[in-house]
Amino acid sequence: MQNETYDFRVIQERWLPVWEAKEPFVVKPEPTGRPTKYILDMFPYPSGDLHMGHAEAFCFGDILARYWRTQGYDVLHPIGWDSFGLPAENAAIKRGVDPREWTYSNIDQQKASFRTYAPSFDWTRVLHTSDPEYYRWNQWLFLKMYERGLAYRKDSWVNWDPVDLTVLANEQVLADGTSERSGAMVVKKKLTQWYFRITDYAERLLADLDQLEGRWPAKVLGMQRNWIGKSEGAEVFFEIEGHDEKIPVFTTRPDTLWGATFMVVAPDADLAQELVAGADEATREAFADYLAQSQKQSEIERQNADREKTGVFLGRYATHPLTGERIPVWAADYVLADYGHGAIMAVPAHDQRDLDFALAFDLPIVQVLDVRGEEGEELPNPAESGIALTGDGVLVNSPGLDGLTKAEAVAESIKTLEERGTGKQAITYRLRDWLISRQRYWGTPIPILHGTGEHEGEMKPVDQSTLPVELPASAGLDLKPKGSSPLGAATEWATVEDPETGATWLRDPDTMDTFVDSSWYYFRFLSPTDSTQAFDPAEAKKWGPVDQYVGGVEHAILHLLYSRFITKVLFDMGYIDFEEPFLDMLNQGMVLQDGAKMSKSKGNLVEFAEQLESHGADALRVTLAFAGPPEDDIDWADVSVQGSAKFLARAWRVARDVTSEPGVDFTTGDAELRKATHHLLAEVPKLVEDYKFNVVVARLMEQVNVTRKAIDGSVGTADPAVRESAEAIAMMLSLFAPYAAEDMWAMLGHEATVALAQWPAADESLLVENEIKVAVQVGGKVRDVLVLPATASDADAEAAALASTSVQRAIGDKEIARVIVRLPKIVSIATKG
RNA sequence: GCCCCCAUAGCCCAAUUGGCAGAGGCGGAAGACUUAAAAUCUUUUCAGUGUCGGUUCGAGUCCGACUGGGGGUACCA
Repeated sequence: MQNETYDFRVIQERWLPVWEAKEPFVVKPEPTGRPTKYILDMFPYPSGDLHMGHAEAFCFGDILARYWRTQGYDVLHPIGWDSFGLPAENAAIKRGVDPREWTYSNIDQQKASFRTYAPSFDWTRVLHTSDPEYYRWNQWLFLKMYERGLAYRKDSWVNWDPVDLTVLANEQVLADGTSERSGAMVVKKKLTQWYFRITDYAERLLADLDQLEGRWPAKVLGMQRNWIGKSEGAEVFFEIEGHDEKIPVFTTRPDTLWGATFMVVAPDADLAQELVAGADEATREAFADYLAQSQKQSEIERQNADREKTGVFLGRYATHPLTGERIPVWAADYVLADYGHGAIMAVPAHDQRDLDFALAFDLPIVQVLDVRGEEGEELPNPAESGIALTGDGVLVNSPGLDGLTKAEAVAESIKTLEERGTGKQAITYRLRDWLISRQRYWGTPIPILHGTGEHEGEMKPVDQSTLPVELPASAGLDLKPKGSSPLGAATEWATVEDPETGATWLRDPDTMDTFVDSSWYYFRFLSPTDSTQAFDPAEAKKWGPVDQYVGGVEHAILHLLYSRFITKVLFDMGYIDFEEPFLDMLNQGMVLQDGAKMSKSKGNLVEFAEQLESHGADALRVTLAFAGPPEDDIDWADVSVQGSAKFLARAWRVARDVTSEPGVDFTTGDAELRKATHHLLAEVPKLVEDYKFNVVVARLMEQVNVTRKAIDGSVGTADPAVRESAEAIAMMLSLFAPYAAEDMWAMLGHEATVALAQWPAADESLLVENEIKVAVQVGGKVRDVLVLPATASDADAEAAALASTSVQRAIGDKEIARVIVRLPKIVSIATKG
């Protein structure tokens, strides 16, 4: 075993079989009495081999998992695959193979890479979301949601890819309005789809973010809050001439109610159709044209805020609830059908969009707020300037509100509306319900049956006891997107006969969004082979929630929001006793090349497999950990894997050179080196818990350097302090470089595995300094550094400072105003004049 | 447009949370070893913290304004 030089290949081959035989990271079901930590990395999607992004995220997750083991915790650190989804299906279409084949062969490749990379996973808990044993519980979850009214079907406008002929999720539509896959301009199409009622949970999803403050990245919390988009204001009811029902609109500015001069309805809202129905033919035609035209509009055109306002008059008038005036009702696509009530009251004087519209169509503009400029000067009339007065001010032209400030008027206005029964206080969220159905093959079948014949139009859930509804084989199915799910064509699969009535029912042909799969997988890891339930609530009580989640910020909104939602639903159902799934979260940065994102087309790919092969797992992991703060992007041009390998070799040689025996009494060792070791033992836990992995590596380098110096200097290889340091280095290094650390541990005469070694407590007596170095400042500049006994009092320090000749020189003939003593750091002398 | 983050040496990054700006690495230079090179080892080099102002005995750190860079989001009423 005693090699003379460090060779990562030899070491990897030596230890991998040992670990695989011992399975040190398998969590046993028996209680141990130790505290628990659930450390989770976002599970990978199996598209090809692992890449550098995986290497980074799993490196950080593994540092934390290994760290908590050294601290005496039982650590659950599982791995699985998010293995349903479009890429498998696209590959299947392109190459004519089964999506299963593509998926599971990629998983095997990733498993093999992980094996060498050696994260400390519990490999007995592996799950794949595309296994029937997993998605069976997706279906269970769906049915539970359905029972509670949280899963429902509705007609609505969805994103439609006119090339691939499929519905797209919002996240599959790029910012420029094109499909991320086909590149085609996405259009809107009205379809019946399944939704999860996440909007019911909007307030809780927002409020509970406060609990995560300081534990999740502020950026993610901000993005979540933004996405939920709570707005407070009022609902105002408008009567429409010749229309029975009052029309509610939402506004955040009830203070400007007296300035409302027209109404606007979203052209694609049902309300617009209803209102125009009774109008004359010319109006109906104009509206139909307008609707068709705005439907054709691509997202990019529609989202361009600078574009000219367009719209058509609906031939109707509403009655202003306060003034009683007739105000015209228009349809315009700057109003969104699915926000608020799909209709607004327009206050052109105080809203830029309304003003633009009013100016375009020559509608009245009434100013109701006296808004002043920064200097208190009068601002130009919006009708002339074209600039709406959106700031704060004093109400005018508003009987009952005149003279009030904006905030006062908001409250007063709501009160008035409520008294008159023409409105009320209201809250609206930007968050929409979650569209979960997909017209695709490679996903979880939706466990619903649709009636035929006399049951036409009826739906019934699949009996829980018959789950899973397994996906039929893909052979014989045309997986190409056609606009309807390929499963509908699997006639034999889709047709179900009711054993009692003999009636024919058809399976819902859609599959679930893969975000459903990933919204609860962390629960399945708790009891992954349980065939009686989705997860064991007792295990959830023991391990949950996830203590540490690690993954990319690209999931800051959707995956995390959906997971938080499902967790709250499971809480409401009584399966778990917590409402937030992930207590702490770390988002790793990206791995870049020369400041740019790596991509095949740019040809600047740093391949994980290549790096692993040429430098080994340890050097790669140390490089990623050392490159900088984990949240920051890493530019591969700035790092040196060779440098990391050099450090590992240096550390390894320290252990090799130790000549004392295991178990030697450390207290007789060199005091200087021992101090360094114990300072390190005391400092590193804080650093790891603060995610300062780069600093920990730097400290380890420093410790290796001082130990090397001690060995080569007067201390020598046999000094117990050298062994103590080498053992500490091996133990701490095991978080970053498990192979090298294990080899060091073995050279130091210990049994495998160092991963289960416990963190030695730092000896407090070695941490106290008996001398302190106190800087003396005069007028903010350091003039002397005093060496004082640690027991020195403030008065001693002040006296010593004033006695210093260089301090006296600095003071000169100036008068001393104040002397501030902050031991053990500094004495600060403030002078006058 | 709105919201958030960042700015320290040629480069990547530290700085006990308001107390002497430097821990570590990369790169550069010199030297040792070598026939030579690589590898290895030793020594060494380098900024006053983006700009302006404020608070303070004292500011990289706190506050304000600005500049530059990055990210998120946007007819959301």
